[in-house]
Amino acid sequence: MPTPDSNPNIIVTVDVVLFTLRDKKLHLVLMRRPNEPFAGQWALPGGYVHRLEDADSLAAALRVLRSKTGIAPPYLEQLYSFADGARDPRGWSVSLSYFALVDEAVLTNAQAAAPGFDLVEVNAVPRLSFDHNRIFEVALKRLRDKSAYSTLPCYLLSEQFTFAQVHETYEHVMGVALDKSAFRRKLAEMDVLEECKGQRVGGAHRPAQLFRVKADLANRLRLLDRPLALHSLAS
Amino acid sequence: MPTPDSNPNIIVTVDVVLFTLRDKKLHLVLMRRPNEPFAGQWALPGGYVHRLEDADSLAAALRVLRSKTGIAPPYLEQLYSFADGARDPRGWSVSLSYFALVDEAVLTNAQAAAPGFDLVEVNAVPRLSFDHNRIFEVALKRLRDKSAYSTLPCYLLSEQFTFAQVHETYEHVMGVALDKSAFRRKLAEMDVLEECKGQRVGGAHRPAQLFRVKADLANRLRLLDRPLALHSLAS
DNA sequence: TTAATAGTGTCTTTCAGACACTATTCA
DNA sequence: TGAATAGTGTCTGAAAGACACTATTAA
Repeated sequence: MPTPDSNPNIIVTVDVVLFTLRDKKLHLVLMRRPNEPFAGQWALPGGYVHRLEDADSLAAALRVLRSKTGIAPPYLEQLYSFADGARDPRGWSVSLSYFALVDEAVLTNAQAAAPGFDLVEVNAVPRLSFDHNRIFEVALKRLRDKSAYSTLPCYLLSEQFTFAQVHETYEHVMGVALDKSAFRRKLAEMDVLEECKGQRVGGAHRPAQLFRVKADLANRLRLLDRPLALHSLAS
Repeated sequence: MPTPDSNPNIIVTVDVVLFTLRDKKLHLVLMRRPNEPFAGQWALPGGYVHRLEDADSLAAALRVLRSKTGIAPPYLEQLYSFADGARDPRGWSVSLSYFALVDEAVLTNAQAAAPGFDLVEVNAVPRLSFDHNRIFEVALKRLRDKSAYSTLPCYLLSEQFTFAQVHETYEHVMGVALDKSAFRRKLAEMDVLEECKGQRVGGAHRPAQLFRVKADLANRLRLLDRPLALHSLAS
């Protein structure tokens, strides 16, 4: 039941943790805040929900990402909502947080077209505005956990890729070494990839088969019954 | 960056899907809405976030549950946030949704002390206000999925219980038959239960050992590396 | 001694993990 | 033919699934 205290003036924002893989390291997009509070400090791309423009929070996240980075990520999932009276100095606030994945090439192009954001390695994240460090930590954990039982890391790959690249991507995202043979079996059984008949070299060795995500997959996310190996040590 | 459209007047509520197990069936708490919109219709227990009273959204969920049902559930987890311009006729709104579990005895006592809510079997949920049917569906899926790889269903048990009760609870929550022997092995390996030296009868048969959740577990939620069996058919 | 439920033992199948082996290219 | 990476075959051990078997009680 409404009370005088009820509700007006709660701040509602969306914030997005956008990951990519660059130089075999997981990175995320950060930018300097243009306005107070925390003007000039690092933050996740984010902004107010616009009641008139945004049909829902997913649309708000897409709009914010488009306006701040020019990117429309192939994967965007609601992460968690951080909502309390202390995270924003302006008052009680809600951050509807999302996490997203993109191919590095897309990100590099976007950055050339519209600078204004940076890529930071996940092990070198600076102090961020608000509670964005916490949001980032939750996103990283979710990405790693979910990668163990899904095809999530495929969203970090470009159109065509070799088996070795998929393998590497999983290893770098999860931070563990995965047996090549066992991983191949799993990947085959997931049945998300198809061969491209083109080959590829890489130097003085047997050329690798190129793959792509199956065209008939509306969505390349597949969940596994059992997680991938977690026993091996970090590579 | 703030715009004229920015933010004021977005409605922020918490809604809780509170589950329990009664008569071997999963139930949830519903109540009739006292006010417009949807006055008199079924809805999840929920209410506005109160900026001055609620430190954060978890506190808001606890307050709402306490005030509407008198219950302080042993398990309460953020489920998802439903946020769009269409779910509430009053305007753009956010539902910070939670799901919770309680022992049926607690619920029955609470209901005796403060009527005003009902228990409804999950297969007989009526049409609910707002998008509460969808919230309920997401909560049910989360409960079932998570039960397969955690000790979540233990929160539905009373202080002491037999192995058969734990087994039954898992089966009813997940909606599948679980092999007794395999389940016992898993449960032992999870290492969350300890024997109570009291026995218990049930009629003309060998009495069952009573168990309780280990006292030294701050929290009875344990996650498994691998999910429980999902092959058997519904019981 | 039988009915009923509690609880154990064990065989089979599946699959991850390890790792050796073959294949194909360029220099 | 050797170096390098691609890709396959197969053995082993751990754990799930199935299910039969023993245990203990009251009537």
